[in-house]
Amino acid sequence: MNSRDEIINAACQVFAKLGFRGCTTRRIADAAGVNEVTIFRQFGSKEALIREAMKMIHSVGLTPLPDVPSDPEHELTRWSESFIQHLRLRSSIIRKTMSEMEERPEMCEHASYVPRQASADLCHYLTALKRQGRTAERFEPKTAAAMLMGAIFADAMGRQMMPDVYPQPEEKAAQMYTRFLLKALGVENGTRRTTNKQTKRTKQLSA
Amino acid sequence: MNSRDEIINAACQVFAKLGFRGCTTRRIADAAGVNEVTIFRQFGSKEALIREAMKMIHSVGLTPLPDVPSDPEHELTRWSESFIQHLRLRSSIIRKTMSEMEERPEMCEHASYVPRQASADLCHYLTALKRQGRTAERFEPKTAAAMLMGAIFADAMGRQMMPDVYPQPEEKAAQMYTRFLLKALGVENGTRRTTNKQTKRTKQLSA
DNA sequence: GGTGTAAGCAAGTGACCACTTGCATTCCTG
DNA sequence: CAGGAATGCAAGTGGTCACTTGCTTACACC
Repeated sequence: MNSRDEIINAACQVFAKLGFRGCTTRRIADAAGVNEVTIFRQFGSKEALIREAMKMIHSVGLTPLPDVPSDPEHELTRWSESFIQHLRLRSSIIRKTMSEMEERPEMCEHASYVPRQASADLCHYLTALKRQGRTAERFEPKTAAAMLMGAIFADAMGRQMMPDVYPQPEEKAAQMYTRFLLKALGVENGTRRTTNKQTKRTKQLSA
Repeated sequence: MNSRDEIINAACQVFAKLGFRGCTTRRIADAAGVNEVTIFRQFGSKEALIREAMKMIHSVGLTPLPDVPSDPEHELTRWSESFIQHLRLRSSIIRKTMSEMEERPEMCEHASYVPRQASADLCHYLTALKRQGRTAERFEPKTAAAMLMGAIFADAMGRQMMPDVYPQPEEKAAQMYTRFLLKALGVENGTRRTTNKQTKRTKQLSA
């Protein structure tokens, strides 16, 4: 690992703890085990370093959702779990980035890429589910997606601060939110059954 | 309005824009139209001033939820709307406060009071709804509350950054989230049904 | 063995930070 | 009108900030 990567790595850690204003070049240099001048020789300025560090840390792929839903509960639960884990691992950085939204909007550009993509994927999946006729209730995919993602986001951001507000245990939370969503859509448990009856049945249940 | 209040007011504004580290005593003094020394004479230190400002801005009452649910859709929608409005009006400050969680946990103490209370109120209401036998689905109140509050929180914090992810129009969002919740609980639209059983039970509850 | 490149070290620059001091001004009250 | 409290103003203090400069060291490659 060369000094450049060490510095970027350290910058991410210090930024996550202290935010832009708190992450001084001295602190980054100390964390990286590097002389402060090296930072300026490598990146030119603190701004440029942080920009690079943010680009790095937010460039991740999500667990994909199948194009054609087959087992919604299983597929959505897995997706929710990977999404909540992504957010939890980065919760400090995300909080810092969001708080600097007004001052440094270009940083948010990077940070918002993953949730934007996640929302689009989820909407697409829910729309497909609807088209398959496997949802008993009428619903707007965007609202449904905002509910699930909102619950996951709030959990990832806030559980540390107020653990008593969120469902226990932490590890089951994503699954519980997912089940709740499916209940609202009127989707049955289990894998896909391709009968007409099913639609009828779930409608009766909710009536 | 005396200078003390002017300073606290200005501190809130500057903090909302720049966070703790960015809200310098010089900037606060300028915003308040006051000499910088006055701040130190009145509050002793920047820390003390910000503490006081945060105490002030987070001390608010929520729209109450009735002890005995009568018209869930109406009551919950009104509550959600007041909650989302509360968060939206303070979104900048909340983002800054959350980002300073690790460094200044005592600040979060104040900030978490309202959402804690909101969660408790909502859980209480949903439990009452369940006891009235007006929910067709089985559900855990805490999970349901976390879903609704999470959606509202994420909307209030994130819509500015990624408006395309949240349902439109903005003013109807709280209502849409609420309806979605009620669908998941299997609660009927409209006002309370007055079969014998239910009337008795609720009367007992409220007594 | 000479050369170029990346890194360290020490020192310094001007700007800003929280906070202090001393003194002048204003205004209210007894 | 006298006295005290609240405020303004100018200046200063020690600290930290991002960033620069000049010089030295270490290692890699021809």
